[in-house]
Amino acid sequence: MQQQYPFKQIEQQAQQYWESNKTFAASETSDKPKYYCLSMFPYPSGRLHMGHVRNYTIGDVLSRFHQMKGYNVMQPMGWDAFGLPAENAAIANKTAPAKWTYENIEHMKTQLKQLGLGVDWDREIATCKPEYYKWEQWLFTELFKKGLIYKKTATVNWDPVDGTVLANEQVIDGRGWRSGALIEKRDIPQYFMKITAYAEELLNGLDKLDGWPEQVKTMQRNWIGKSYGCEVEFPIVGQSGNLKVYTTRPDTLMGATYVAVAAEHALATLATKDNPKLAEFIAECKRGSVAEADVATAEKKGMDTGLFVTHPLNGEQLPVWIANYVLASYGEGAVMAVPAHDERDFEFAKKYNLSIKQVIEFKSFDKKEFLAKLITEQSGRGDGYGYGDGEGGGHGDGIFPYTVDRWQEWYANKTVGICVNSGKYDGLNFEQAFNAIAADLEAKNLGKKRTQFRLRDWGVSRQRYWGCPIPIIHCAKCGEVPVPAEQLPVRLPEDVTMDGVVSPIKKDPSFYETTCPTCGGKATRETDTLDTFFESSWYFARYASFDCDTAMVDERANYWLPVDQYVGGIEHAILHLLYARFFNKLMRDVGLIKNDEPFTNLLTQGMVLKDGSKMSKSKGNTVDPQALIDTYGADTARLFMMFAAPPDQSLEWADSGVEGASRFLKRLWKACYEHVELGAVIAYTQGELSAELKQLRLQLHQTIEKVGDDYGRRHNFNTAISSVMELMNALAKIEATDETTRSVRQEVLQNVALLLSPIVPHICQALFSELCPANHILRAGWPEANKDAMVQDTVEYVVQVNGKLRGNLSVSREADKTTIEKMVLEQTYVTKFLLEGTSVRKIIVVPNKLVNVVIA
RNA sequence: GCCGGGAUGGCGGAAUUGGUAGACGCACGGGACUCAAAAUCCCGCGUUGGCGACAACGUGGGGGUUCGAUUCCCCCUCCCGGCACCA
Repeated sequence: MQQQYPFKQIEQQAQQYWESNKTFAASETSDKPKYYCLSMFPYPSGRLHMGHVRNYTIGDVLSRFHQMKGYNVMQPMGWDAFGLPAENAAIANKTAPAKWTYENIEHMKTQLKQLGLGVDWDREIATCKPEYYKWEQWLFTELFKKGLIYKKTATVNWDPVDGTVLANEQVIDGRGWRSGALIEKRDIPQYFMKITAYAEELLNGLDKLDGWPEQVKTMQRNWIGKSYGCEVEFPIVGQSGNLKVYTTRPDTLMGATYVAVAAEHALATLATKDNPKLAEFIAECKRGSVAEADVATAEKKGMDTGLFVTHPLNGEQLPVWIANYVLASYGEGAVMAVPAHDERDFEFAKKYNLSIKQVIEFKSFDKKEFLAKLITEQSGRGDGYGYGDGEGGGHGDGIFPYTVDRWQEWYANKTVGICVNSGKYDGLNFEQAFNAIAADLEAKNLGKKRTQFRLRDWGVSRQRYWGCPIPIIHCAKCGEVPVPAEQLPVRLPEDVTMDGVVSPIKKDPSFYETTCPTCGGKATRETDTLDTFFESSWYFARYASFDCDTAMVDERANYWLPVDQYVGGIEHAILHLLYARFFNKLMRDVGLIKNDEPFTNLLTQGMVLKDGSKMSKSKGNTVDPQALIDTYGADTARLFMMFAAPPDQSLEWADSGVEGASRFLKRLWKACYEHVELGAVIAYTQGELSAELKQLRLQLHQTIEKVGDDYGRRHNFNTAISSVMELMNALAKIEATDETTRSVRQEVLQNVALLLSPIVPHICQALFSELCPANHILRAGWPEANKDAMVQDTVEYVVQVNGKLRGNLSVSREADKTTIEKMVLEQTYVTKFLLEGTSVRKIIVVPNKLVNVVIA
């Protein structure tokens, strides 16, 4: 055994061993339970960044841990290879996006292999390859035929100087990033996927995802945004037809003082007819980016159309305004404005001097009524109709947040909104007013209750080159014809020159000129490509059937799916994870797979930050992990990454600290070296031990238990590592080299090698082969804690006086509460607080932990 | 703006179900070894007062519940992620 820790050599050796033995090749024929561990595949941006190192190490730790626990593990890897950055790089470097992408994949693959991941590389996929995208083109045509994909116009960012569509990312402060021109909104025809048809199932499915973080499920619930409300129609004065709005607060209808429509609304278009000023205002609204964040933070602006509508219940005439804060894409693109009870309406009304009418008053609870309500309604989730929160008339939360025994606390802080100035509805609470007003609207045929989703259909058309071609042929005679399966894939030409403005396939007749599959006449291909989320929405299934050339997936998908553990960045909490869930259901419904949900357990890794913001290529603040691997080795890089923070927290990158990880591995190596040099010894099994060695064994087996729990349940790798460090620190204090001590040391060291091997697999494999030459770490399995070694005779109690720590007390394991209380009252650090005029009020004993003496 | 999350020593973090705040590591200070340096090893390390025993204060800010709050509740500040064409 070498005296120094030769990380380069042992890492190379281990990686070669795994490759030539196909250690991580996944098989469907095992009789062990399967464990499919998937990390979000990387975009091949050029070089590995710290976020990748973190992501793939987490996945690898979980994979290797489960392999040791006796699972049949599959951990695949691939490339999310289509996307905008390739086009930008191609323009900048005067190359083709395909060439750039393939070169990046090669380089990053080398880097990933250097990390020592237990990946089955035979299953590698790249989404830009025709063998991959052929199948999503096939699925597209199937869904198109089923009506789940359809065409409609949608708004995009239009750069009038370059004459091109821009991504939101390419719009900076309302201007095109290249041209600097003011961006306009433009409506163009695009393909949409009917994700709203699955809204209810996508929402309900969340309740069954016990292995997902609550945080992510909440975000998805809010994104899907099921709301209970009313549609309300306002007859337009002097014209036929009604203005329809959607509201979740029909109880405030009597407080509506104006209505507001989005600039894109039909009524807005109508009003501009003889009003050039209004037309100009609408044109102004149509400038700027389409991103919702920009719309929502823009200064509120509006203009009176001069039109009026009639209030459906009180007959008042309300002015119709065009307002830039009304979203065209939600509800009806029009709102009834209740300035007294909506902050946005309030701000707008103040600015334009519109009237404000209060119709809700907050009153304290009637306790009796509340308790009666509690009894009838205490079970079940909120239905959206509930109590106001007492602060400005938010939507009722309706969810009783506590168990019944804590009701007083909740009750003390709550008020309930009651209708006032509302005629016949005065005195009604939210739910009563909601029902009464909805009933009256329905009787007048001017509205009804309606549930509404915030979720919109998914626009998948992109006017860009480097993506999967949309498999549609436009025929003057036959209309939109999906490309027949036998003509797939529609190949994207890879040898192209980018001009930075127009997609190469949009000006390439050899691509778009074709014949209609139906009538045989002249026709043109669709030249838009698919959103890259399309590829990443089903890749998890393709890994199972990576080499299948007869179908999108085969039976192997039903063996591996669902993914047991998915690991990836929190930034994907909504879009990618929702689309992947949607695709899983689509694939289920065309009969390809059986499972309802794609990912059983989800670990959302926090961002790797540098200087306070996300490390990303676009921000140019990445730290290259290659230098880290070259200087210290992959094990040090992995150890440091796992040690620096728990995986779900964001990690602020700091160069210092790597040194500490490296030092620890060197110490570990040295400890094993010094032990092995003294000759072979069998790990301790039985015999009398000194108190010191007994204590060490106790700590060893507690550590085995803790590390297993940290890996398997808590996913807190940082505390797993620190507990092993503590164990190694304890071991270092014992210097004796007698046979018994050496046998315990052997037991500690070989277990440490096993415990750390998911995190630092190379060094552990090397150390284990020195410590146990007859065995191999890959056959050893996960160690089990020895219960006998963990029996303790005494328990250390913490003693507090009035909640403040005053001393420690060692108590026999059998001592009962009375004995402990008596002992505590004999301690000087307790008695000294028993002054004249004070007495012991009570003593709280928390078993095996703490005693608190309350003196007053 | 809306949705979700976060804030603990000089720094990264620990405290798992309301029960010892600061584990483990980094940085720093002191010492040993060395001709010297590096490496390594040992000791110290929240703040204030005290020679010390010890005491008071202390988990972004303000209030509350509790014998006891980093943890639960209410309000506020700042930071991070997402907001549908970045992936």
